[in-house]
Amino acid sequence: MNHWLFKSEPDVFGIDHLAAKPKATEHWDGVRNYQARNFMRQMQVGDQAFFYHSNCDPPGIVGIVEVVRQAYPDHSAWNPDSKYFDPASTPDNPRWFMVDVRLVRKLPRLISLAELREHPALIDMPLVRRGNRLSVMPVPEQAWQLILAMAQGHDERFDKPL
DNA sequence: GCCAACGTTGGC
DNA sequence: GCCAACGTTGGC
Repeated sequence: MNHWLFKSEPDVFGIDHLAAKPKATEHWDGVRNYQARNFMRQMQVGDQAFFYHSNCDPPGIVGIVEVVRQAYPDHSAWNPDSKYFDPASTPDNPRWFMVDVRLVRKLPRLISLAELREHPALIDMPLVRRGNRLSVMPVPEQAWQLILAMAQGHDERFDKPL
């Protein structure tokens, strides 16, 4: 099982939008970046991911989702009326893919990007790397565990014996 | 609103 | 295949 992170703008599709969907489940369409697409194709049903709010104040991790359907063609690419329309993607030869995600829970509090940056243990996390613009990315296992602990109010930096 | 970082496009 | 121009992302 790998862990991931999905970015979304809360004004466009935030965690409360997902929560309001039937079964708190929605397809993650609109990814138009090859690297992000490739990550989605690696996802397995049952993989968990952070839900991240971008382009807002403050940006940060707000919840946990679970992949409930493996990657399948993103049909929004075939819809001329969609802003995600891409004539280069066809049903016979789909270029873009999506997964279905279900909201598992919101975190007890938002873990801001600034807070993530403060942790030395997280400096190699793709999310906090300079210039990163991927909307879908992996989360290293140690980072996953640490962030969950942070969300519960425990800061592992202060839990270690002297 | 600014702008750095990055991906994509297209001329050559 | 190179690379300049352009568009987008997203933090600040």
